[in-house]
Amino acid sequence: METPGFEVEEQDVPPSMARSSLLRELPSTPRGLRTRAALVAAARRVFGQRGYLDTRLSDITEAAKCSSGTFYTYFAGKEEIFAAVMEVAQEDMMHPGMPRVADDADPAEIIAASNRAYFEAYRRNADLMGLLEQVAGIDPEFAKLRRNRADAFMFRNARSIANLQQRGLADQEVDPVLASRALSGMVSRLAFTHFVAGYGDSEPPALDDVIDTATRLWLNALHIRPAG
Amino acid sequence: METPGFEVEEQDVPPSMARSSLLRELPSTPRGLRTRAALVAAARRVFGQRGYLDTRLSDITEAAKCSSGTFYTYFAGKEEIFAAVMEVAQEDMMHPGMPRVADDADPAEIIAASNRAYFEAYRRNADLMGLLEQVAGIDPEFAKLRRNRADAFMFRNARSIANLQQRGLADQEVDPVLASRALSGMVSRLAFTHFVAGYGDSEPPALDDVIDTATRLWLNALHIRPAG
Amino acid sequence: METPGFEVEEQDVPPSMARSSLLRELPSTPRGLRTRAALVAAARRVFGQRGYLDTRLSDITEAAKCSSGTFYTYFAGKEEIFAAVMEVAQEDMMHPGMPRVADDADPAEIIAASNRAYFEAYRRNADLMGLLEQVAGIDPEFAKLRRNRADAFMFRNARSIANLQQRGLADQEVDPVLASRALSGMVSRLAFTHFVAGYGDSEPPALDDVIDTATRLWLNALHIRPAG
Amino acid sequence: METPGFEVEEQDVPPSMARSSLLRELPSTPRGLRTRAALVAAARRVFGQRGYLDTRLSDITEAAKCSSGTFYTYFAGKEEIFAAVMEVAQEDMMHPGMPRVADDADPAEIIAASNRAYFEAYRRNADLMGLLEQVAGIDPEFAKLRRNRADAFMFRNARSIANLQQRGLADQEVDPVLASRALSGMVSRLAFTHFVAGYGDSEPPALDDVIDTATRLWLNALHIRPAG
DNA sequence: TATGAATGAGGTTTCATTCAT
DNA sequence: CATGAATGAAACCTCATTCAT
Repeated sequence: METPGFEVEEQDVPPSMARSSLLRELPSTPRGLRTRAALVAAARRVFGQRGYLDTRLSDITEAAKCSSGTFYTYFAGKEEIFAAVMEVAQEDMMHPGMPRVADDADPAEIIAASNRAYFEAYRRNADLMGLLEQVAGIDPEFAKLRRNRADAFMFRNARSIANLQQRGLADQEVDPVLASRALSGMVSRLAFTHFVAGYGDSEPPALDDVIDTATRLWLNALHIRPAG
Repeated sequence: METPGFEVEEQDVPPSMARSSLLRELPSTPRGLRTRAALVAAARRVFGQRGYLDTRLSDITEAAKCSSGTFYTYFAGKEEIFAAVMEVAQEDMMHPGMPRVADDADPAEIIAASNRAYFEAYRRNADLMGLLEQVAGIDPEFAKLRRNRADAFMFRNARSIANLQQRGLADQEVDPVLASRALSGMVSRLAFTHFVAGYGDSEPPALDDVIDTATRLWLNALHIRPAG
Repeated sequence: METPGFEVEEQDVPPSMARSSLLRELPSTPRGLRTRAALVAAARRVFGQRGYLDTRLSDITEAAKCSSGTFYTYFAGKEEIFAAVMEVAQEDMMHPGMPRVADDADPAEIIAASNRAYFEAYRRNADLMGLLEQVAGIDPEFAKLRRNRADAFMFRNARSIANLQQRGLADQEVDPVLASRALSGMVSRLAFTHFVAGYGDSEPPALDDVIDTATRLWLNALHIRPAG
Repeated sequence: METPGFEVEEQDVPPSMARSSLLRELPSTPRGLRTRAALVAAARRVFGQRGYLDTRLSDITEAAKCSSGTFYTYFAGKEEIFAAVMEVAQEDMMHPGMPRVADDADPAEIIAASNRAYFEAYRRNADLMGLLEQVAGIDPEFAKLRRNRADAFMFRNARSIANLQQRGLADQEVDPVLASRALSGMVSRLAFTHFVAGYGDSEPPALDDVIDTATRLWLNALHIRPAG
């Protein structure tokens, strides 16, 4: 007997989502390549220290030890170098290099591993995630980038949920995309709070507890039963 | 037999969380009161249209039909009037006027009503919530405001969860605060996506579906069983 | 045998030199009198604390506990209230209440007493003298006031010198006005340094030493021989 | 037989006293040097015409035919360019290029020459001395500059006086520093009156008479006898 | 007389961007 | 490809002064 369940359409996600109008060809000469790299590295540092708004282009060129004119050889402005900075986090956040779990492994294990991988990737790129959060509130271009990124995570999970539903391993009453939106957002928000926003005056919980709780709630929410 | 469960400490939340250093005494004369109110109303309008950063004080004073000098009679700057603008949303978001549900009502009903009330309040103040999200990324003062607001919602839910745990009506394995952080964040993120960020090119789901999914997942996640 | 010597013309000095265009009639009612007095007192305090330029009229009205509007009932602006403040020092500086020395007393004694009286008066009004120095550099009106004040002192001394010359008790080779300009300026500058400008990192001399040195040099300079 | 007399400690006077925190490195490129020089020249002109307070930076940049932004490439503000303007007068006032008088010349001649040189230097820089007087009343930084300048003159004279005392050529009863303070202040005040403040409605004396009187009184005051 | 809210002109300062070298 | 001096628009904020109450 067939389990109808929901279907999740594949989303066309460009290979690199940051590669928007804001990203141009790399320079051709080695010298140019070096200078550009120095600028991007400097920018990442400075953005991290001063935040997006408070960073002046002169801060970046100073940190990169080059002149202000040189900056414009490679970037049209702050937006563009910020996009370049974000790009380095892109690959990592999109393909967090999950420890290969057997495809037929216990679904609960897969979800646990996936969540853990997400948190690890978030941790590695916490500074940039914080910046993205900041800039997304300011510049629609980067709001789109954030959404694309979130959707990539969300749709992957949605497909996974739909798959479990079809195999009768998850609550079939919920729309997999909606459910994934909710649960992926839950995880993403937890990571943001943990690594970026902080807990204010409250006692910060242990990261493992956060991850375990997230995973447990995720499994419960979808009626996914750990194997055994 | 006693059900130990977790305990959630009461949090001291100031009566109005926006009343920070950024809020001063109201003017004493009726005329002053009127002028100040006109400025706040104008500011809300302008902030909504142009966003926080792109709003110049002159935009506000023009909209309020007063001189630039008058502005400074009531506010020290953009931050301060923004705090005043946010304050009007404060009360509503904190006490969303839930339809009184009997205390001994079905827990599932309570949670459903609470989530619905949250979404409704969010909708009513969507413009300000969007602004707050923007400004919290820029100004730590407002990051704190956002956190306080989120925590108020989160701790209320944590108490509710702990209560259910103690009554044996909810999964006793999860820390109620952590669980509440996760689930409250989930709901808050859904509302933000729905009312502020939007769904990009994806088809926006119906609000009711979002709320129902959120509630269903919430209940599942905590093993709360609808009565009957 | 007649001693020709120099003659010093009497100068027309208005009774109160501060009573320029900047001074108006006093208010007629007791209440007005009180308010005005409070403003002047407050102004003296505030000018002393913040200096002329950094004093805002609102500082004065606040200190006087009256409204900004009231200020303009009594004064046309900062200049005018400053003139009113200076006036209180005027009388004292012009007629320093010298300990009556017999007219036929030892000229050296007279000069010593006069110098001492000058320093004493300067000390009593040091704050205002400092302010006058400041404002005279800014506002020609008060430069004139300062010059009038200095001239009054200078001409009195010039007459005294001329008198001694005529009596053969002082060097007849110098023009009494020029000599008085030089010596009066010397004394005035010493007082300014001692009471207002200070000595920087140098060790401040004892006031008595300053006065004694001034007097000794004055006497020597004019070949005035102490009696006996 | 030894004549003890007073001793005057050498003062450590920095080579250029205006080179305070307000003076930065000169620009390195010729173009920068030219622009900076144009600004300083323009500033001297404008300060002289309008006074310190009434000079707007835009007055200076207009006079220098450069943009407002350029100004800030070289100076942090009005204070800083004023310090640069004052510096040009510094050298001249400190080392007024006295006509070399033989060291063993008649002390009276030396003093006469020294005073004359002082007046000449004052005349050459009268505009800046007037400005300094004005600004010293406003800005403690420049009050210090004025004091340093005065002290340099004063201490040089004090050493000279002490030297004469030791050689038995001057009144040994007075403290040389105090005496120098008095007499140097006398001369400085006379120069200020003559070249900057003016004599009001009084008839201005001839400069030579002022200088001669000053010198005569100086010599008398210290019992220095002209040779011959 | 007293009040204090409203006014608005105007100088300062920043910093992204250009372009001659 | 690199430099860095020059540009100038744009927004903030102060505070003396007025005037309706």
